[in-house]
Amino acid sequence: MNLNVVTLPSLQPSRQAVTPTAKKPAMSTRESKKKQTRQALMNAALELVGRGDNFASISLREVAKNAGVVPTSFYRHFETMEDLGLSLVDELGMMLRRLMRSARQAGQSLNDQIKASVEVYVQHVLDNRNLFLFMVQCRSGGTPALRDAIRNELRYFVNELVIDISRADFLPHVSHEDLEMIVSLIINTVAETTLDILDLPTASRSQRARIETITIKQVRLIFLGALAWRSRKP
Amino acid sequence: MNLNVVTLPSLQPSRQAVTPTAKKPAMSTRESKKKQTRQALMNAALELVGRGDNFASISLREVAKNAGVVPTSFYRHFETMEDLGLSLVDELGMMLRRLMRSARQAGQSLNDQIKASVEVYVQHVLDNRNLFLFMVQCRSGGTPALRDAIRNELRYFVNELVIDISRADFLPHVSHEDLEMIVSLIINTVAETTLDILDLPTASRSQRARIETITIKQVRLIFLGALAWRSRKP
DNA sequence: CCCTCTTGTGTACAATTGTTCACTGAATAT
DNA sequence: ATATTCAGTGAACAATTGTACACAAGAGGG
Repeated sequence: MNLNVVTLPSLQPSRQAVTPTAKKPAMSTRESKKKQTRQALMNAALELVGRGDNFASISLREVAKNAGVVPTSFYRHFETMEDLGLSLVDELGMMLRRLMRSARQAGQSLNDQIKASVEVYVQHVLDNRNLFLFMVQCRSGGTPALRDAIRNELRYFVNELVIDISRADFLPHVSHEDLEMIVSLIINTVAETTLDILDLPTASRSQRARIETITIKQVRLIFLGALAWRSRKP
Repeated sequence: MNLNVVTLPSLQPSRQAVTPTAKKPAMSTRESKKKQTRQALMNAALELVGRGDNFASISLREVAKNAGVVPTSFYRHFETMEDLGLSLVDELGMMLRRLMRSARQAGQSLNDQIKASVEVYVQHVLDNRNLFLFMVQCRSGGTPALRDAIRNELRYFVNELVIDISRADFLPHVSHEDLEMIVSLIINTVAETTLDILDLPTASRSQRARIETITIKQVRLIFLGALAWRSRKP
């Protein structure tokens, strides 16, 4: 009754131990199988979130069923649902790092870079719908541990961007402290659009463009303010 | 077994119909009693939210028990938990209007007004902890109807502020459309702090001041950007 | 080859869930 | 004074929940 797509155990369930010593190096290896069902559980949870359920109200049993696994098996991988959530935050973190890498490659001028980065962000949100849904849900509605974990991931994002802007020397006149304040503002602004993007009627081009346009304007306006910041009152 | 504070039914439970025709104008009046338990249910839900539970995972029975009422009685007031949530959004809306009124009375210069408004907001969040917790939870983790209702309340906020700024002629050079973009940015920035305020270790003066300072800086920076906006490219 | 270790299964149980139904008693209307 | 309305009660229900336990079977090490 394995419903997960990645299932490998015995494609031919009848033959039990054909090729006994044949191939064991590449596949199976107990721990890789474990990783698979573990991932299946995480994916199942994400899918339920994508289906409209709040992560906080998802039951262990539902997750197990959706992963094609018996409820008690859940405990072999996670102590509790919150534990699974923390693993999802790890996955989220990796995704955010990929996003950061994509965003860095874009544009030369500041304006181009802003435009490209916002578009990359929106695209990433659409490509990882469930994970971002999980993020916005748990950021404000998760257990303290979950909220904290997500806050840390976003903090990493801020730190990286601070470094980038410092290196690029875009705002040489602002103190490090104020730069952090400004970057937080930018990140919050972009993050805030996440909800709007997720509520979009599945890929309405014009609506998506509208959100992008507004967000790009907002970030540009922030940079405008940053350029004027303290230039007259150092 | 009435646990709610506002209970009035028969303070002396023994006498049943003393003063039969005595006083009936001022108190009791069936429908006012109904409003009371209705409010008790809403307060119970808020208290559970304040206790750390996510609104999405709060059970009808728990709410009823916490309101000192039998579960079936819940249905006399709300069809479902989402229905109760929508009523909570109404309460939230009224509170936000009060907040708006408080914020309007503050300061003359733009800088003073920003400072005062942010401080008023933070104070309101601390004074209505549970209601704001409910708001941030449901804004991103509620059912579609709930999310929409809350989005509307925030939209009202944006519209009002747009009118205020238009009247005050602070930014005469920006189009109405761009003004909306800017005001959304401001509101989002302030709303974003809500989470940080709520996570504060219950009234840590210094931490609170830190958040206020940063937020004030951010809003001022936005206004700086707004003043420069399009002044060179109309 | 056998022994052990570990992932997944199946059964079981007490607790809690949303919802139904018939009821009670007091506030209201007549 | 009598009849009606209706907020709140209490028992009952089927379903779902988290968790415990003994067991099965295959992989991995000796």
